[in-house]
Amino acid sequence: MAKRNTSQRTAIESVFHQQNRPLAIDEILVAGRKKVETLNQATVYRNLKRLVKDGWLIKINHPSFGTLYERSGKKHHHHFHCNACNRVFEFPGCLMDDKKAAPRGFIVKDHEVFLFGVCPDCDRIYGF
Amino acid sequence: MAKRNTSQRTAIESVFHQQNRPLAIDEILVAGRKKVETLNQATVYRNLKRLVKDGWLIKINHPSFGTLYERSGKKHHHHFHCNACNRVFEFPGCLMDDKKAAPRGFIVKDHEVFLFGVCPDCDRIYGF
DNA sequence: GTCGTTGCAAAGCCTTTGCAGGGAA
DNA sequence: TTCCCTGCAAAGGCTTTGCAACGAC
Repeated sequence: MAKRNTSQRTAIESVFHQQNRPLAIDEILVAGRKKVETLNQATVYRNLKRLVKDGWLIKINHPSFGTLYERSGKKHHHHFHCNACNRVFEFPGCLMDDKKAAPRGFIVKDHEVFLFGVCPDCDRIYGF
Repeated sequence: MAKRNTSQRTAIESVFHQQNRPLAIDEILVAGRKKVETLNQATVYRNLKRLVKDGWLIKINHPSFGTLYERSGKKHHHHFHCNACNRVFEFPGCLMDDKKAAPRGFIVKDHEVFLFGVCPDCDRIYGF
C-alpha cells in the first residue's frame, strides 16, 4: 500500500518534530489542529498506527497516562515520571544488562523501564 | 467505611491465593465464578479497586495485556513476558539501582521493569 | 435495623471501523 | 483516473456508576 503525503499526516509528523518528548493522543490532536483545523481524531489514530507500523514512531505504555507515542531511532533510554508535576522525562543510557536480568534459561531480548519520583524543579519548589 | 466480608470478596481473594502470578480481570472473573456462580463483573471491578486501595493488591500495567493485578507484599521483582507463549513470569531480585538510574537532581523513588524475550520452554521447543 | 455490598443495566472513556466523498499522484 | 486518505458517525472494548434489592453485623 503506497503512502501518500497529506496535510494531515504532515501536521502530525511536525508535532513530533517540535515536541521532543512522549506525546499523548490528545496532545497530538490539539497541536495538530493548529496546523490543520479540521484534523479528526480518527485520522490521528489511523496515522499513529501507520507511523508505528512503518517504524517512525514507538508506542509506549505509561503506567498511569496510558498510551504515549515518541519518535523512534532515539538511543536506548528510559522514562521518568515526576509524581509531583506529572511530566514525563527521557533519560539516555541504561543500567540494565539484559543478559543478567533473568534467571538461567530465559532469553531477554528487550526491556522497558519506568522510573517514578520527583524531578529537580518539584524537589526545589515543594521539597518532596 | 467499615469493610464487610462477603462471599464474593472471599472468592476473589482466594483466586489470588491459588494463582501466584499476575492476573487479568477476566481470569479473576472466570475463576471467581467457580466459587460464586453469580459473581458479577462490576463486583470484581469494585473489589479489585478496593483491594488495591487497601494495599492488598497491586495494579500492574502490562504493555500488551493491559491491566493485571497481583498480591502486594512480595519482594521486589520484575516481570517477564514471553513473546512466544505470552505468559507472564516474575523474577525476584533487581539489578537496578534507583540512585544511579537518573541524572543528577532527579529523585527516583520507585521503578517498574518489564522484560521481553523467550522463556526456557519456548526456547527449547521453537528455538527462537 | 443499619448501611456496606451486589447484580443489572446504562453510561463513560478510549479506540476502531464502515462508508461515502475528497484529494494526491 | 485511480485508489489512498479523511471526516463523520456508529460500533467495540474495557471500566465505572446509578439504583434498588440484598445481606453482614
